[in-house]
Amino acid sequence: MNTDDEPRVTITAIAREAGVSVPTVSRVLNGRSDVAPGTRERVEELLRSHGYRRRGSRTVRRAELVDLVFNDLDSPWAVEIIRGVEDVGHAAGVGTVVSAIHSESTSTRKWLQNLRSRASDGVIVVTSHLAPPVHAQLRRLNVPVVVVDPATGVPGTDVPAIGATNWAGGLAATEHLLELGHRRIGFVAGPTHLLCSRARLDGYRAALEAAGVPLDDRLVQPGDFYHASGFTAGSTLLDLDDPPTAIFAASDQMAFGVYEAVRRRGLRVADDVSVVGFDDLPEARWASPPLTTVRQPLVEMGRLAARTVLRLAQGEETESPRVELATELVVRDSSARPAGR
Amino acid sequence: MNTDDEPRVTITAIAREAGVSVPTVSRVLNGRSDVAPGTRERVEELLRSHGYRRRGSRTVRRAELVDLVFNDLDSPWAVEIIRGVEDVGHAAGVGTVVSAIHSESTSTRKWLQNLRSRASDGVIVVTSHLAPPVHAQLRRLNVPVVVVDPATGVPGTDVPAIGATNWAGGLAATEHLLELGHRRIGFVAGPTHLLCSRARLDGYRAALEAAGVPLDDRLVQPGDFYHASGFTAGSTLLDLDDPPTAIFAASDQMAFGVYEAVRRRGLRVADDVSVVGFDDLPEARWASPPLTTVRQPLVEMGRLAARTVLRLAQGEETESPRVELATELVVRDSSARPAGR
DNA sequence: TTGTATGCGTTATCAC
DNA sequence: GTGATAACGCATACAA
Repeated sequence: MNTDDEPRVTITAIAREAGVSVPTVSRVLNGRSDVAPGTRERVEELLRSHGYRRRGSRTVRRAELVDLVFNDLDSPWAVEIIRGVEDVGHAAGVGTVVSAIHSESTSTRKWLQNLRSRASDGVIVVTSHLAPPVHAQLRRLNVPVVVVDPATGVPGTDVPAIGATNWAGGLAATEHLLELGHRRIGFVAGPTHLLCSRARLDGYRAALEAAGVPLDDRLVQPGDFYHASGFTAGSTLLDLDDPPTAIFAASDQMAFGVYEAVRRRGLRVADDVSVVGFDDLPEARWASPPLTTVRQPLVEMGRLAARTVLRLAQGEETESPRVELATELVVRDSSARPAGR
Repeated sequence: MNTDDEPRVTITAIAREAGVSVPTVSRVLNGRSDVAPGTRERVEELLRSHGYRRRGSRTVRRAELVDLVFNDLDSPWAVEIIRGVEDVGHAAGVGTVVSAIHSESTSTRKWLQNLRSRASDGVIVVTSHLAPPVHAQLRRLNVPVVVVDPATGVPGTDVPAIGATNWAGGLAATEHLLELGHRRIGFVAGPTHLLCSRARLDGYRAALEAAGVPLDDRLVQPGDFYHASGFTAGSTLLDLDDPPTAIFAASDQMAFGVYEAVRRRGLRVADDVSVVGFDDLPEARWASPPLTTVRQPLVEMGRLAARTVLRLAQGEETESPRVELATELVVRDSSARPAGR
């Protein structure tokens, strides 16, 4: 008489167990209004514990909203990603909700609450490291998550991640400077806890080693991707007894900070010190001089992330594709042969 | 027996006339699910034609989403506004939906459709000139609209608008250059169809007139706010027989284009040609040299716009405040006394 | 009371 | 038929 191990978990069964009607369970599944918070929770819990899966390719409610979450909206970086996501979302008739959680738990809680009340169809997290409980929450709500530019190795489980070939980019930039004839090449690093920072640094090191150039720890200065740190690090490098003839900054913004450090010393970018950045933000092309940099396909990364969440929202089970889109060295006017050669 | 002119329009009456139950009308009013599209339209039409007003200060559904609409997301400009709106929205537990409609009617239609299906609580339009029928639609849907940086004089009716004191900013920048001793001052204009462009140009002219400096049409060059046009206009100005000793660009991005034009001629910004911009984007502080510019409180404009829509969404009838927030001249290193004085 | 909002079941319907 | 969704009304809760 025990029928606990029936193979099919149907909403009829859930409804009976929860003591509600079938349509009510259906409403919970589709995140619609007209369900009491308590009932909704009870049903969600049962759905989860019974491991309910949708039958066939039934009409999954058309996606209406995807969330795009940044830590901060303080960089031109962010707009590029937004453009990519908005572009795909717009075409699919889906709204893009942009948020900044500032790495605060209260802020995150507020966002999560809002996300829930408006029934978001998917979340794209940029660089941020959402706390595991937040991931768990989203899982419970059946909201798919995609990470752009993963901050850490494994966000927890099988979350799809979209990044760029940071190591290859660091390598290419450094090789470019080596080919120009530079031997003392400074490096301005990004935050060390970020995966992309470490990959860029390793690419820099790998290029130097391959060229047989000895590593000098003083040539590697810390930074945080923002302008000010580039200025500070650049100043430190230029004030060394044996200053570098070229500086590779792990972000365009830091490269512009280096520009300012160079200028303040009465030196000229390219003529006296070569500078290479990373990102290829729009202003790189319009800086004076135009910045040689490693192009990161930010818009394309946003597009791919959007396509991926929307696909997941449709119920298509993507097998967590950890994609890395190619970076590309863009040579402009800020890099030249070292002076006096 | 004729009771047509009963003073109170109640949803019971609407329900009877539409041939549906009272709860159904209530659902339409609150933008909830479980109403057939046809029914919803019929009821909306009746509500509108009978001029239905909510009784008392009944629980207006808490706002969940506001829309922020740009023409294009291709400028650092946009992030600043987004930051302001997101900040206020986030604090109020409201999501910010960012869209770019690219001035296309099909794109706008798609956005409007999505906006409707997810029941947006308010719209903030940036610079864009939404077509009158779109405004009419939003009115029908009872969605409040606020305009930031109004593109044109009157968006149609009594829509609240939040701008900046563009004329005063243009005046201040020009006066600053005059005080430094410049007499030939070039101007790189923005798109002439935009209100803010014309105000900045008029401010420039007013300052010159007040100082008794004759206007020279050749010193005013057209632009479109983007880098490239600044470069072109700057080049034209510097190639004049009697080139200006200072150039005031109506946007920071164009000012950077001017930087490049100056550099390409082997000249130096500030030492040879003073340059002043408009906006005070984050990169203005970090340009080489740091740019003297007119600060526009973009984040604050976004914040105010968000507060205003949310207030309107709550039913508080703001009497269309056409606010202009103050601009402020920020003197940095790109402006100096003319050479040889 | 009267007006309005919410939660949930009933009935019809649709896809397989 | 069976699983699931869509549209609407009933009963109720609650505010003025």
